[in-house]
Amino acid sequence: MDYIDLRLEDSLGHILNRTARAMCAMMQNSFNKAGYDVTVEQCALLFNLWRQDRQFQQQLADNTYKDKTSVTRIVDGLEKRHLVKRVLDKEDRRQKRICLTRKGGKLQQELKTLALNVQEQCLNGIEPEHWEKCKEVLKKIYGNICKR
Amino acid sequence: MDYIDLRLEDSLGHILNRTARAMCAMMQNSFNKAGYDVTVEQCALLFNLWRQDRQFQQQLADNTYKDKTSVTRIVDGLEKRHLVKRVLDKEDRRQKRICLTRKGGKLQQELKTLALNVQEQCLNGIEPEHWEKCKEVLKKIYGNICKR
DNA sequence: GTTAGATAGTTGAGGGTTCAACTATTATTA
DNA sequence: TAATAATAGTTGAACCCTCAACTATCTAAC
Repeated sequence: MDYIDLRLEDSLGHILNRTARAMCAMMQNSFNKAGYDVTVEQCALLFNLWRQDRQFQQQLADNTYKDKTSVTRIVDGLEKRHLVKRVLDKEDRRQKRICLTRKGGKLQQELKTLALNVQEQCLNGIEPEHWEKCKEVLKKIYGNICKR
Repeated sequence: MDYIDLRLEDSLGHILNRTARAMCAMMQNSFNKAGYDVTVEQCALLFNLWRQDRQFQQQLADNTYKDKTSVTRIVDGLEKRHLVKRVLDKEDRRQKRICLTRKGGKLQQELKTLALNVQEQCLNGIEPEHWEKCKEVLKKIYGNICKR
């Protein structure tokens, strides 16, 4: 049997990784240049909290498609920067609510603007319907992976 | 100004990340289940070495779109597993060649088969031309990010 | 030739990810 | 009610990523 010559350049895994990493770096760069001391993943959690404050960690994990361990550590980072506070739930003392601080709330407008801006730069010159199609394919791939 | 309601689910960054991570996990799982003690990133380097053995680290970094620091550490892992050996270049003693060991060479067929298999499962039910279009969009995005 | 600048690779720090093991706490059920 | 099982969150280990600082070596230019 001939070895399959999977060209790295064209392989699904490599393209996904490379693009995801590049975009993440660009976003981080945009935050840094604007003087915000927030990582991209911390920002992803913030986005969820801006939509709905005081979520439980597990809820946040589900909403961001992250492992609860990752959420623990990202919340550690957010707390260190005083953007968020953990509050023990009275009803069920296993759970902790993640609550935005004043400082965490104030970032909303700026970071959303920066994030949208980066996304637009990334999609520059791409027909909206092409991006829609691409998105469909990516969601289908995700579905293929997770439903088995 | 209204806050833009960037839906996380539909945002470029989130979709890319989520899909990339899911595929990576599936690949890792496939390796583990088949009994191979190799990480996905180590495998990416091996793919390059199978194509051309004895590359310099910097060359490997360029070919895999990785930082040289990452390559240093991935090679550490490969060396620990005796899949690869660092060899100092006689001509230019700053450079090190990464050389496949017998053991590293032997993985080629199996890992390529497993990797291709995972890719096929991911793309299951997707028209080849749709995946081609998607790939084009992703490459365009990458171009948008890196050429500025 | 000697000094100044580039280049290859390493190291440490700060994040992020996953897994497995652990603590608390709550729910179930025998 | 007492024992068992499930759930929320944390921790440690092993990996990957990036940045900045460092060593060693090579190149160029004065």
